[in-house]
Amino acid sequence: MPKNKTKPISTAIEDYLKAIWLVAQDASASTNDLALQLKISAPSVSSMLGKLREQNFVHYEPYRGVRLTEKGEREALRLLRRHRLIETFLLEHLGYDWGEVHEEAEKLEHAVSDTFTERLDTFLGHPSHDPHGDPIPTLKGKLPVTPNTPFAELSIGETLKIARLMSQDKDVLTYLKSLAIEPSKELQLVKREPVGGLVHVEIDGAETVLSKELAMLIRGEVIV
Amino acid sequence: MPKNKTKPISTAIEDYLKAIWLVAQDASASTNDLALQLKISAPSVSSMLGKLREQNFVHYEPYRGVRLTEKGEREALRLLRRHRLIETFLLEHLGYDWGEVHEEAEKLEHAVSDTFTERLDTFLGHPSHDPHGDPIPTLKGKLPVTPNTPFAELSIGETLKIARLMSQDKDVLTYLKSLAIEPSKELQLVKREPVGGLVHVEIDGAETVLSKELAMLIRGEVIV
DNA sequence: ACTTTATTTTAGTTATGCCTAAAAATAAGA
DNA sequence: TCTTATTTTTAGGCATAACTAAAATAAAGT
Repeated sequence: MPKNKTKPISTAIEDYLKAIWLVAQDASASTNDLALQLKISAPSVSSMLGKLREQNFVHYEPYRGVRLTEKGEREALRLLRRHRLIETFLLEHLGYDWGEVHEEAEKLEHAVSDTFTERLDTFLGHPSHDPHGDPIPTLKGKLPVTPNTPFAELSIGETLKIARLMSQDKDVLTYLKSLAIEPSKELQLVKREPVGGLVHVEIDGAETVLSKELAMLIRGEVIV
Repeated sequence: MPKNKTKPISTAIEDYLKAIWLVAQDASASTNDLALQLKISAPSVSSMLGKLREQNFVHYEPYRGVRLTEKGEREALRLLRRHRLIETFLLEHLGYDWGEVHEEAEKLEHAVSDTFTERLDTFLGHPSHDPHGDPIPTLKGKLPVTPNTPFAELSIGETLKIARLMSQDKDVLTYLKSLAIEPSKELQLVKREPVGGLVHVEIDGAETVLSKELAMLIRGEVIV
């Protein structure tokens, strides 16, 4: 009779898996990147990576970086699903604003069961994307494909149908909202300044200016 | 400059405070009672009680039992408020049944912020009691007074307006529900068997029999 | 190639919060 | 009261997951 001990997944492990996914999707992440992302010291990360490998959540050779195994990615996406459904609930039904949502979801995602998650999914009407426009992984761990062209890459005169805003910073999000820049809106590139990369844009008939950095965060689909 | 270290309240501490409150409200609880309630060994409880005393959550002299301080009770009631609001949400909006609710709420109550709790309270319409009929502590830590006479103590012919069912056991709750015994219903004591304490009751015009133990769990107000 | 710098790992601590086994205090029964 | 039984505490461990300091490895610069 083999041991076959399936250890429970701690919230620490969940956070590591999510961090690896965020930092390196399917590529490979460095110890330092993870330490930064998790706000934890590099030695702590290093030692945890050993444990994650032992439990087959990651491929990891010392000094050579980490990447998620299939098992690890499954868990990361399961957590991401919980996170984004919870965010959707907080924003749409409890009156949270951008600034408050993240921290709360970060705690709750570790506490809810699969049952809760699926009931919440039903309650919310099975959304495919959260209010940021980020895709919500399905129960089977598939990510709905999402138009992802950065606004910054358009040519003069082109228009982007906004799908998502790739930031979780409160100030960024509320600033964009104050300009009416939100998922499903259409944004046209009017002019690009020759130095500094500022872009002039038109939305809802009004014109404003965006920095290059901001323009990189706005993603969506180029339309005719 | 004094240290003045206000340590964060761990989920373990929250569970102990809740357990002490449940076991001994304002009276004093024994180490063993708590070990039973928390499903933790007595030595573990003993050592934790020392820590709780150091942080002024409890009054505790070795061998002489524990009771909550004002500070401890405030925390216990804050947790209880979260618990009961969460249960209400799960039962009324996510389609949970009696059996599933407890476990989920037990985890979530440690994860939600005060902000979440108050937004949820608003979402739910500021309920004073949860669907069990248990009173929900207010933000200020007051417990709404609740009619609390056990059905078992009525005299023949008297009727109880049910306010709460003092059990968190799935089977008990669903059994009572199958007999239409729920908060706000009226239950009349028809007859008491001379041996064994079985009671014959009438509810919604139908008659059934309840054990003495069950009759103790049904609480409410005697009406004319 | 070699030296400096940066990254990563090892070694050794710490704090929580649980456990079992054994000792001490209290409570109960003859 | 004195002995037995129960309850509670002390003693000593273990697992998780963080930390700092120092050593090892890898990367970059000249």
